[in-house]
Amino acid sequence: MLDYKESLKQHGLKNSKQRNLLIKLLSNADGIMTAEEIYLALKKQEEKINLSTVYRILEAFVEKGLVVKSTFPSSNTCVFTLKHLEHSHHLICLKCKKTVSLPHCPLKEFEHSIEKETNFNITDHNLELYGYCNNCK
Amino acid sequence: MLDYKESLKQHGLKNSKQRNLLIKLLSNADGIMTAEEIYLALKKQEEKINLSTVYRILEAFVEKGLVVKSTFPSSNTCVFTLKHLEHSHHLICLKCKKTVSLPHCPLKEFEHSIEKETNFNITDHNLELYGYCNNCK
DNA sequence: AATGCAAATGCAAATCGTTTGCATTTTTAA
DNA sequence: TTAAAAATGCAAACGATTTGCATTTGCATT
Repeated sequence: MLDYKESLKQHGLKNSKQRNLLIKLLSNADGIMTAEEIYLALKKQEEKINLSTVYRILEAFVEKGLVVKSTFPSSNTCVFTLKHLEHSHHLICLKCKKTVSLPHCPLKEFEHSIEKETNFNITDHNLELYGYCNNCK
Repeated sequence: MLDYKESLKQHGLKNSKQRNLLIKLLSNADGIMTAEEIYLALKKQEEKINLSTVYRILEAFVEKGLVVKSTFPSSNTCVFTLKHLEHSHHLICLKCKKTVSLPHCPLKEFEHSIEKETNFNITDHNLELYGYCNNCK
């Protein structure tokens, strides 16, 4: 339902076949994917794309705030998700990788009190919840 | 003040010179360190140690729950901290890497309600807060 | 204290994920 | 339509981490 071209333009990103494919894939996938998974998924669709292009596109998307990059625990592979309009976090199944977005961020008020206590200026946080989904548990 | 040998034994880990050095370093460092930082710090102390040994020791410590492994955002290097007795999280300065432990985990009650809503079985979570400390901001 | 076995270590090479340089192609704006 | 700028493909480089194997160490037993 989204116009991917529009979405790219809005984020100050040049339009290209590969970028459209990638953003479309991510929004259909509705979950987290590694660069390689993205690459393979697009290959499977008989699309011409290169792994380094995937990385470069993801990097651009992250920089423009279109995509969030994080890391699966006990792994050194990065995973990527489309960023929701509102700041949110994910609950991720350790077995099948199914993900659910949390309805709200539980840290908002918490951060304020921590800032006061510690005298830090908090700019960011990383939160992912892990477990097993209904089917896998 | 801790007996590192005892601590290793308690965790079912064989005692060795390198393991003692590493656990001692981590507990004095009182913060997060990369494998390489640990390696270099021990080298500096004129200790004989190898980078792959550092990795192997850290892996063993993580497996036994003595150490927590996580990832600095926008980097693909793992960082390690001694695990506190109580479950806790860190506030990390993006500039100087100074860390502060949060007094309690803000997710405890939250997880229960999420489990009910989503039908997931939550087993773990990853939370780190980032910002700038008093000196660096 | 000496012995033997399993586990830990050092070293070098392999591996994995990610990034980069450069030639070619595509996009965009004039 | 064309020129300039940016994006892509490809191969090679890179950095972090892991692995295979020979050697050393820790530890239980004599």
